[in-house]
Amino acid sequence: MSDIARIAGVSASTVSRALAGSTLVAAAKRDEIRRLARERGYVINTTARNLRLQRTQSISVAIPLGHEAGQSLADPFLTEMIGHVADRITQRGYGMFLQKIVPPMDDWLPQLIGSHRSDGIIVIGQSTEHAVLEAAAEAYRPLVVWGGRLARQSYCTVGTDNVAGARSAVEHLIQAGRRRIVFLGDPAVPEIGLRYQGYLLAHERAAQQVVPAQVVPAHLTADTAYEAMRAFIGAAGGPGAAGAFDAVFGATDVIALSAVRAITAAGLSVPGDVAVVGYDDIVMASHANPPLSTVRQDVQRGAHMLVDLLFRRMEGEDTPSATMPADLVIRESSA
Amino acid sequence: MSDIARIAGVSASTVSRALAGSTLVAAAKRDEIRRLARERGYVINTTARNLRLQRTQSISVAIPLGHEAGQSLADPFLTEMIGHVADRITQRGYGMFLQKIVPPMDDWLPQLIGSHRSDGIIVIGQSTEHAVLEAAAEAYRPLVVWGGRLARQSYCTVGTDNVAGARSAVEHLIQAGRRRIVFLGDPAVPEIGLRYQGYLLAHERAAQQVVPAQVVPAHLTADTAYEAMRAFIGAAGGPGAAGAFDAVFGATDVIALSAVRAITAAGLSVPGDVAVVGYDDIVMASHANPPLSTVRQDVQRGAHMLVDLLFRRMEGEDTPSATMPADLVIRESSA
DNA sequence: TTGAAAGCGCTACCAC
DNA sequence: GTGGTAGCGCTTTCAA
Repeated sequence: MSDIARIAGVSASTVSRALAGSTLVAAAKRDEIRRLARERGYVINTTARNLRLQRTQSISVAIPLGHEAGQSLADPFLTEMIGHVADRITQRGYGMFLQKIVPPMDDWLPQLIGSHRSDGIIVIGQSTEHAVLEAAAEAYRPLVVWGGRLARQSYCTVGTDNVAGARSAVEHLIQAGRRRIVFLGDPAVPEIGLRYQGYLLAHERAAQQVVPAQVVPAHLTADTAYEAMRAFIGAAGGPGAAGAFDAVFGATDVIALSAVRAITAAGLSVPGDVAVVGYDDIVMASHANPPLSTVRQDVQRGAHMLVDLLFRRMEGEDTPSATMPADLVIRESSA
Repeated sequence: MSDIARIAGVSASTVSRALAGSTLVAAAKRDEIRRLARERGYVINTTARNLRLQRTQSISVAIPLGHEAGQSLADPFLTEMIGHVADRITQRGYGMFLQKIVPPMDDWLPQLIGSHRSDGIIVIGQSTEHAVLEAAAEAYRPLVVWGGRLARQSYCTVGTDNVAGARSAVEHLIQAGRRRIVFLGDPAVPEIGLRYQGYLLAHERAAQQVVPAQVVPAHLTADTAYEAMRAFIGAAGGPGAAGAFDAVFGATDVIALSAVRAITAAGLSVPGDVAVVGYDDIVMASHANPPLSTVRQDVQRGAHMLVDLLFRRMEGEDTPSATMPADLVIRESSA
């Protein structure tokens, strides 16, 4: 900048003002300075500017993968979410700083906040980090989290109604005549835990008709879920066996689609022998074979809400959490 | 930091050294300062540090979407790529700054470089920006691009062998007895142009057997590709009509899957009436109905190469472009 | 082994 | 309208 100032024969202050489009500087001089800057390929140094202004024009997007060491950001649900969040942030004229968090790492959120890398933080998925979020939210306001809404939670979340969504999925299976419905997933993750509650509610309500609830723990990656399902089928025996089951509610679509693969690989048919329903409605769900019944989360709308709420918080507003409806989409895998 | 210094009764210099783990500071004092910093939740301000050190420990990932105003970062191929790139960058201890570029915007790359936001830049897809990349690459070394390898190109690319990949796909269709193979895509985008070359080569070689090459321009989004295919089917007429076709080579999987939808919506069958092959092998391709034949790009390997090459360039090395094989994967959509 | 001081590149205050 | 100057928070000489 001092170079430009020297060449233009003015002070750095004037260059700074001209480049910022200040009306304080004479119009002719302003245009001259701008022309010169463009010509010489001069660009304002963001780091210096950020330091001076104490803001960065960028948002951190953090993705904790604590529950699942092997899970990658390449997971279909996450990538859809990241894409839409990025779209919205860009649209607002901000940059996006993407951060994968791989616990055990107790300190990541205070670190991220304290580093002042960004003007606000979006966390996608609570993973195992509820306590960390809770601790940080008291002091740091511009924070919004995608995930389940837990009791007595002081941070702002955006998410679908996991309990109601899961419940409608399981009630649909029961109405379709299924009697032994397996829950495939890990209820320790908050969102999954809420979906498990919905699953249990549906079972309670239809206690006369169905066999008791049964959880098959499965992590969030395709491979581990496949393996969990495969092992369970081996233990349960085929149709007619004592442990036989006729439906699976997968805690996510990735899990459900893996279950479908494991079930068909075992020589059973979907939905003939086993009906399967997932959760998320990732793009792949409708393209799957058979098309997967699922509980739809409107990811794009969720992403927009995350960003919009964050901007309101950045302006000092204290926004409440938002819960979106979760709509059952019935396709062939449970028809 | 000056706070910590005051409390510890030392100078800021010493705190800085202690936090950096310098051996210059007495071990006992160092541990004391570190304890104090942790206790008070002190974190080094990244912006100030970056300004002082003239580096940012982060990589910009820019995604130009010039060819397609409506294309979103939520595109399946892009999100897979972003996810894997993010994984690798994180693994290297760097941050990732994600930037969606929506031309017309001639200045984005010089801007990004000049802003000094990051220590290196990965551009995913050349889009319409070949000239921009070419211009910047001469002066700015830490730049790597995912995309097609063009003649006399001075920037470093990573990508698959688009010509050979496309050619093998089309030859497969010809061997399967298809005679009127439509190319669905926009050859103006470099990678797609190379795939079109492969398509043409296959046609030349089998000139006796097939009808001349035919391009149906289609952009890269699912909706526009669907619409283009729908319109084309309307104009071409059904099987037996003069304009009838019996195969489609989609320039990407998203395009090919949209074509499948349009074809089946028109009452034709895949692969019975029309065989379809795509390019990319996105996760969805194998889950589609019918499973989509495609040319596989190893996205994870590509992402790792992008990042690894970039780091070598950041250290001053002048790396050559890398071309990976593109392997035909035959599934039911063309079987 | 420690501290004082300079300076990374910018913006905004204050004076003219 | 314009320029001088201070200072954002850090690291790293240089001197002690």
